[in-house]
Amino acid sequence: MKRIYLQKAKAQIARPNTIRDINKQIVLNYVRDRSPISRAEIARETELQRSTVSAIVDSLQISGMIIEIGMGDSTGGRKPTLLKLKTGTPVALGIDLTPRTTTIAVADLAGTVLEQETFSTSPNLDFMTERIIERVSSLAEKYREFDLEIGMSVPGLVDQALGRVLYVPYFNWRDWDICQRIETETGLKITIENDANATALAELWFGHEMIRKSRNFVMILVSEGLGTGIVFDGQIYRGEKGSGGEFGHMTVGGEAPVECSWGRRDCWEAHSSEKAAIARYRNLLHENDLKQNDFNITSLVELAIHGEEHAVRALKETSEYLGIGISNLMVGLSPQVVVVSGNITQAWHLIVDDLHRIAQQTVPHGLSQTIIMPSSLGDSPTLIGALGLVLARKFASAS
Amino acid sequence: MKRIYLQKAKAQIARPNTIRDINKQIVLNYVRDRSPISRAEIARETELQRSTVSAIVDSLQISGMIIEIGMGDSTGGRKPTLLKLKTGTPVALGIDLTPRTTTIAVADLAGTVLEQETFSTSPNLDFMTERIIERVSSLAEKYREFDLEIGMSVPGLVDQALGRVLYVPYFNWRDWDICQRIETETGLKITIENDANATALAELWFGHEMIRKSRNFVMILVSEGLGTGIVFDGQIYRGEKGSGGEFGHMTVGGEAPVECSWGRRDCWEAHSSEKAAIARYRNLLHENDLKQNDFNITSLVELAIHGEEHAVRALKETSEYLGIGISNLMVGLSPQVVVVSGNITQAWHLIVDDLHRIAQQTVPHGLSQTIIMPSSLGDSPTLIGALGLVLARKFASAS
DNA sequence: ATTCTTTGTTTCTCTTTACAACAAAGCTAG
DNA sequence: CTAGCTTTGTTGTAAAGAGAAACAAAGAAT
Repeated sequence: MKRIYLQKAKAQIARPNTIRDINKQIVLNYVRDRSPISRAEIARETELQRSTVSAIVDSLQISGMIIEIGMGDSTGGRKPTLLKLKTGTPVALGIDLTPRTTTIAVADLAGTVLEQETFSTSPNLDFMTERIIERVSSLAEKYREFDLEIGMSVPGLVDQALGRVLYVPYFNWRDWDICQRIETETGLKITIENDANATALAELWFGHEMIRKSRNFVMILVSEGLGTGIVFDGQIYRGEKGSGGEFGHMTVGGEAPVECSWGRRDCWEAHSSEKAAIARYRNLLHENDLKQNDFNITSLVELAIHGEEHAVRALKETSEYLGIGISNLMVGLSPQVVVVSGNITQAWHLIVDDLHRIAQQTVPHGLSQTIIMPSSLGDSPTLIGALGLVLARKFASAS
Repeated sequence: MKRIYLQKAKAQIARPNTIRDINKQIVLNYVRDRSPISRAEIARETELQRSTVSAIVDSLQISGMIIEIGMGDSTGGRKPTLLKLKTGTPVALGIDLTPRTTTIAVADLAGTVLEQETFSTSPNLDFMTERIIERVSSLAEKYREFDLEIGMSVPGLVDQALGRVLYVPYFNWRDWDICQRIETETGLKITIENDANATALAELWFGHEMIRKSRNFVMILVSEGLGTGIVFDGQIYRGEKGSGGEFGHMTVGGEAPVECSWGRRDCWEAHSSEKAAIARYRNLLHENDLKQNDFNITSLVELAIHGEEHAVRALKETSEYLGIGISNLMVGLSPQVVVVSGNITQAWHLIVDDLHRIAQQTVPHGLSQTIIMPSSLGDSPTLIGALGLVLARKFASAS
């Protein structure tokens, strides 16, 4: 029951080939999700005719998206020909910019990284721009024959439609036209996205089965700040001007140990970010810590895992506030899953009970059975998110 | 870039007639939104062929959804034949249950009410069930020749898919199978929805132009409790089990003057509902009020409009908390519009400044330019919502 | 060895849009 | 007032693509 917007009707009307586009996309996604799979099985499950599936499979093979990988076992008749995604061919170039490091990687259709390089992120915007362009151009040249597309994840506010970075709080960068620069330099198509949204997208397409199968979930990315990515009906929610999903700055009351990136002390981010956890740890040590600068969240989590009392307490206190925000999102959106991402999830066993306890307190008598789980994407979810921007578009539009 | 869910692929695949269904729906919505309009103009705007538009218009005329209303002015050639929705024919029956009154109405395709009856709502569930069924059956019988569909709005938790009322806090009704009862009794198709969601739907289809044209907005229904309805991408967001959009119960801290319907004092509803406003007014009077029971929100708003000091203060204080919740939703979802509905909006001029001030404080430097506006649906938005449930489905699927 | 199953392909029909030609109706201008 | 141009709406044909059925290929079962 979705409203039709007349302004964009031209893009929405169905032409004779629309029908093929839709079915092509469905077949491609079957191959992606259920491979190895035969034409006949796709036909059975989709209720398309075998002849139709065959025609679509032919065209997907020609465009190099899927391949045959031999015969399957007979179930009383002719053996099925099994299909899978064509892997090993570079199709996506991902740029993952985080406050500490920047990673550039090339991946195939399955999201497998074929080549990757990392360098530390510099606060100098011009230097970073040059460096990124230089490395991307080099890789683009190397893989010239495969027409790559680029995806980029940035920890800040992004206008996805215009392809502009509006604001990166950590470095105080504003109005960065990196997309246009890369596009004119390499001629490759580029998609940019906020880090929390990119991570959410990565979970949607490449994450745990429970997440991939949920139409509605919330991603909570705990890092320097606290970002939220909302997936609604299998789609990233962006709101106006791409600033949708900044629940990190909702008011939860109280007095946080640090200011948030917008300078407030009563919002969720101020209470629950890595910065807040570290500040709590410092306060517990009564300021007799020396190594002020090189103490980071990884060290804190490390200490907590090894049982250091103060570190455990700092993390647990932080997770209580994390729980309050999560419970707000649970009552407000009642998603199927809440996914928590970031370094703090390495100490998941220390914080999971607190999260559930707070959620139970505020959400009534098991009405909603939202699952809270840590990210399943390993240690570089934002990189997978950057690559996912390209891959998701390929699977969602089937060229 | 929307994910495809294979579980439901059967429903999603494009058949030869899918193409016609899609275009039919677009043409119908043009007639609804831009009437009077000619076939040629629809063809120009949609980029469909004139012949295609003609064929679709013919079928829509045959199914009785649109009619020709004569000739328009020539612009240098043959005069266009103008089309509009066929009005005056009953197509939707709406049931609007509120804590005080229950209204049953019959409306045409344009949402114009053709007949309406109201009776006071009783806390006796069996009595209400009988009464509603009796009245609906009577109307269904009267309009037997037009096959009506039914929409129902209920102030509580609803499982839309199963067609069950899970919980109505005001009367403490649980597991009410009203839909099934009506369906077996009348044989008519029925759609049920939570009141805030129904109101949001009504605004989306029949509200102010600014709301109709916004893909993302939030409806805040201030009544006994405080409900939120969220429209994402032109679609009502329901979350799991229909309990999506209960942001009324998010934690905002502090100590509210009353308990919310879930028994908490630190959530948004406890601070900002009509109940909270009335409690504030009572507190300001230092308990020297006599008419304990028949004092309701209408009286309070009335007093405030006429300048009664305490009433104004109670409303303004309530609206400050309303503002905090609104600002949370603004930073979290950055919707195009926030629509406030309920009796309190009759004193809009008294509260609008406070709402904007709070929103300005928490949302940074004009990044998001969300508009806050009162409902534009007159004094029975939930009734229009109930009717809208039927009409929206007709326009969204074009039978 | 014969029959039944399953897979994948081929052929024909049906739906629906696109395109082009045409008729209808009206304006304009010499 | 008639010829030419515009705009609207209709009609007829071609092309795209799914559905259905028949068929060939390949294997299992009896």
